[in-house]
Amino acid sequence: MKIENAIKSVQPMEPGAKTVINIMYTSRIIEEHIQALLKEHDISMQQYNVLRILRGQKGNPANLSTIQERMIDKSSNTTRLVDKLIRKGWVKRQICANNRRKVEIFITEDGLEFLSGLDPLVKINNENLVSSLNEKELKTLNNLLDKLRS
Amino acid sequence: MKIENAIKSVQPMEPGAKTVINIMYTSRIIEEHIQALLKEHDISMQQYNVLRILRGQKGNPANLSTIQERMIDKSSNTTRLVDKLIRKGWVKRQICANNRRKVEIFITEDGLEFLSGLDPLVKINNENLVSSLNEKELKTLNNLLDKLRS
DNA sequence: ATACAAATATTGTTACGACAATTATGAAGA
DNA sequence: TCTTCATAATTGTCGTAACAATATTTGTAT
Repeated sequence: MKIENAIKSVQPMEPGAKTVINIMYTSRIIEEHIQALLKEHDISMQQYNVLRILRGQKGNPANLSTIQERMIDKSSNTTRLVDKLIRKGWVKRQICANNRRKVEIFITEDGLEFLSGLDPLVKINNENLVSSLNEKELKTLNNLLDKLRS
Repeated sequence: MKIENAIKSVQPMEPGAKTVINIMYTSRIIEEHIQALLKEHDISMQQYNVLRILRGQKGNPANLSTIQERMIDKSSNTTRLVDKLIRKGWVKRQICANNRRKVEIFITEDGLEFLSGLDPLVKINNENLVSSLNEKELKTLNNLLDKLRS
């Protein structure tokens, strides 16, 4: 459905406004689906994102600022986000030996297992979300978004 | 910048995951800019969105469910959102005469004036946000997003 | 060495979002 | 008419986001 109809806009929109709204609107739709999936497993998108970042570290620890840098949705409350993951037993935290201002955050075995369980579900979910576009269209879309941000 | 670099992903991503993340990430960037602009004028994106919807009614009132339907970011707290706009004097609320379960919400003169003042700033902001794409690319991007949602 | 500034994380506070429970009204059927 | 169900909005509660203020540690210049 065209974005004008989706949000029931009365007059036609200018290209800039239209694109900006279209991206935000489409993002919401996608997020709703992802959140619904993650919620079944009692984890928020933010927490999931942090776990994925930690797994990407491949055994190396990450400190808070690294996590924030890489998060899709930068949260100023990363400390408390990590607190919640610790309570769930999915990550560990320790003070960095070299620089005691920093903390080192690791994903635990339990955390890795939890992610592995989720992987196929997330994969299918993503594929469903983009299933109306073919490979070439996906590539074009990604290129355009990359270019827009540049 | 390619999305993999933007979020510093280690391994290459599958097309579905990549697109989904790219949309969410780009949306965040856009939202940060818009929020920053709106914040200078002491209004949130949500409140701004409601005001725009009410202006689009061209004098006709909207009830709560209509507003929710049209919002980009559906909020269950539309009542309290409207409360805040009333406190600022930008909207009025009255009980619908025909169906007293419903409320009718109008934008006030002050609200319209406030929006008019913001219009050129928002326009420039939107144009800046998409300035790295030309008209044809914008059209393609919009079409692809529309198709993705279908 | 000391003082001051920068980096890093944590904590406190306030407002907002998600969601469930509740209220009020209207519609429909026995 | 009375009961019951559906619709529309509001309210309550809890967790989270935004933002500022506060440690704590490290780096740097005098």
